[in-house]
Amino acid sequence: MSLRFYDTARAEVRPFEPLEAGRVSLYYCGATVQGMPHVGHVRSAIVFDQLTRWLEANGLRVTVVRNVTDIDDKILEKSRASFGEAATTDPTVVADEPWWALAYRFEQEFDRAYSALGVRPPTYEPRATGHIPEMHALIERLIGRGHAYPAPDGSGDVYFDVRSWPPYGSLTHQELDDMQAAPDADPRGKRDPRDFALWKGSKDTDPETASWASPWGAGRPGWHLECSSMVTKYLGAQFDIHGGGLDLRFPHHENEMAQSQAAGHAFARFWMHNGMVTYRGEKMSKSIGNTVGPQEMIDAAGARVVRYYLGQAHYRSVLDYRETSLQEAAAAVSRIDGFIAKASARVGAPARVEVRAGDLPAAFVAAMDDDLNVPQALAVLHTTVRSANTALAAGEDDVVSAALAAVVAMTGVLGLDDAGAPVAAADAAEERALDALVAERIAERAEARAARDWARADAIRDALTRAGITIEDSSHGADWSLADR
RNA sequence: GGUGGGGUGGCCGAGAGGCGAGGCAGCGGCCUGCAAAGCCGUAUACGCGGGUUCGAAUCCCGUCCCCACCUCCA
Repeated sequence: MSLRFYDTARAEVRPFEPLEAGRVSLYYCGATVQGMPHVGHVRSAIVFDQLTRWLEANGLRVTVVRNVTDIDDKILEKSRASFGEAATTDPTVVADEPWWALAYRFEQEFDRAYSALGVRPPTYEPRATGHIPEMHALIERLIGRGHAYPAPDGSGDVYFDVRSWPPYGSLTHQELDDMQAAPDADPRGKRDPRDFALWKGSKDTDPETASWASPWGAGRPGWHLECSSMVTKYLGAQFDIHGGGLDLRFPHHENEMAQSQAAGHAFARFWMHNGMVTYRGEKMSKSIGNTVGPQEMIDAAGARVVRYYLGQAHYRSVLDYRETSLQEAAAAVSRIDGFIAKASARVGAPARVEVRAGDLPAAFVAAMDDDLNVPQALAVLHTTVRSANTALAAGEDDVVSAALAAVVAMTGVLGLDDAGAPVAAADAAEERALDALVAERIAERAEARAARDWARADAIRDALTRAGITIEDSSHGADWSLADR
């Protein structure tokens, strides 16, 4: 095994060796469930799903932990706004919704999007609110070591003391003094404006359900602390990979690393960050309002195409969405699927087995090993399809069988297998009924063609086309398939 | 101002000193009754200006532009 990954902390691609032979611990940041998911969120999950699949293909047992941040300022704000306000036309707003109901509702929306696009569930998905005692323990530890302090202004806040931790900034290679002076929104009682909240004292406006007792007074957790606490709880003081979106590098991951290491934990050995999804060159984000939702894309192109599209670029590069993006992805997918369908019809569908790197084309393996070079791996996939199509035409069934197995295995690594079937999945009974009806028409058309009655043959084909059925003639007769959506 | 990453043919997108990845679109051909699908062929591509080298998209110097982060963000 010669896996190599880019490590943000070291700013280089370097060999990956798991801490414990045969096992990998991976933590990546999930969503703050304060609104509907957009495709940027989903891309991140797809990237780490591909990483997980590739590690597994290498025979490693991967423990994946992805957090749900179910308490934060915006969740509370949105909940508060849902009470007593005039009815809104925003369909994603529910009237009089407590913060915990709102968070859970959006959590389910994220899950729906993930599973529709073939992101396998993590090993565990902890919620921030379920780990308050662990957070308290971590805060106490940090205070004890002189890296955190309760605000002297009686607010109940507890801050991390960045000046007390010299390596602060090392993840993103920044010097504290070179950073742009951040005009902090609420600098109450901070020693340094960059000190960040570990614990936020309750305010009058906070609902009682969002308040937990603590040694420093009632309050709720700061944003970064949950991840430190949950990583350590489930994966240990040191673990293999910490992932997330590029925009989380700072301040989120920097702060997470600082507070964990200041507490004496070695923490992540690799930091991996996925690139942003942009829309016409601009970062997709709620605040700009240029977001596209996963469901919107799925409705337009189908889950399989969306999975291909979001997963086709190198994970660290920017993925720019344009009007034609999905059409291009659809064309590529139908090329792959067209081969899978024809080859399966010829040599039989391959059994769905666990994918192992050893069974894949060497060039594909080399590409994936090299910092998950998916575009290069896709080139291998397409090349395999092309030569297999030639073999298909030449009737070289053994070549076709081997290529089909390889293609299906490669699509499995990329996660296409769990995002919609390559052939329109119909209920078996419906499929049989339809096949019987279409076969009859195909037979009639064959008769017409034999009699060189092209008008009648074409009329039959046109009628089927209108019904959404595509006819393809080949040396062994006509095949039919349901046309793409 | 600091940090990280970019500028590749009509579009998307790899590569990182020497056979022009791959996909989409286009063009020509093969196959086909016609289609569809498929196959084959097809490109003065590497932001700009210098330099190193037998040879540079890849290395060096200079220069222009873009994006992300430094505030909540996958």
